[in-house]
Amino acid sequence: MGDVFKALADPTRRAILDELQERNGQTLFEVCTRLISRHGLTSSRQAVSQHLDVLEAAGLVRTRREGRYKFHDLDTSPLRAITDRWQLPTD
Amino acid sequence: MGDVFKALADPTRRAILDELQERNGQTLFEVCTRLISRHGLTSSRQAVSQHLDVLEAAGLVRTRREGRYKFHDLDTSPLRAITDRWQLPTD
DNA sequence: TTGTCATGCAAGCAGAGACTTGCCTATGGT
DNA sequence: ACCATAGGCAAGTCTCTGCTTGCATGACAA
Repeated sequence: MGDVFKALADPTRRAILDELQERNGQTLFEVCTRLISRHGLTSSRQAVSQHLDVLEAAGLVRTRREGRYKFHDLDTSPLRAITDRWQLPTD
Repeated sequence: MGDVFKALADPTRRAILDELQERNGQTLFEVCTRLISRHGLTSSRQAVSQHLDVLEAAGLVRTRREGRYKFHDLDTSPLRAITDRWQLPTD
């Protein structure tokens, strides 16, 4: 549960979540190229790979393997714990 | 905006938010003693003071001064940005 | 005014984390 | 079989950050 907060603490990881929300099921290379072209970030493949590992450990990203490709899917359900913890006014 | 995520990344700061939610408007010393007695945390006064500074910079805590006392109030409104960013299903 | 209580400031230290570098595995095409 | 592609692993570097330490400020009581 603390993993979710740590995962969200890094701006590059938040950009990855943004990117996966725009287009779900991307591979590592797709995330890399779109981070550069659409978000102006210059992150190496290894850096993005490590970020994706952190996001997966936090439950924010699910992965599925097909041949030599690994697709990444967004899962926002862990974010629910944040709002539930400090009871946002549910207007 | 990124400050909110960084502020939430630390478990002691999250415990402080829990504590302020239980009892709003505490002083620095009150937060210290209740962190120890009710959350099992051993944090020095200076450490808690720095945590409160981070939380205030993130907009999660508002302060008001009266004489030599400084009271701390919880403000959960910045959390709204987190849920809005990745569109939680608003069931 | 003197002493105490509540808080603030700033330098230093140690651990965590983000990133790089280099090499390795495995899949698919030709 | 060969090579290029997609991804994984691990050690090393460097910065950030949480914490401590020591001293300073400001308010109230006697």
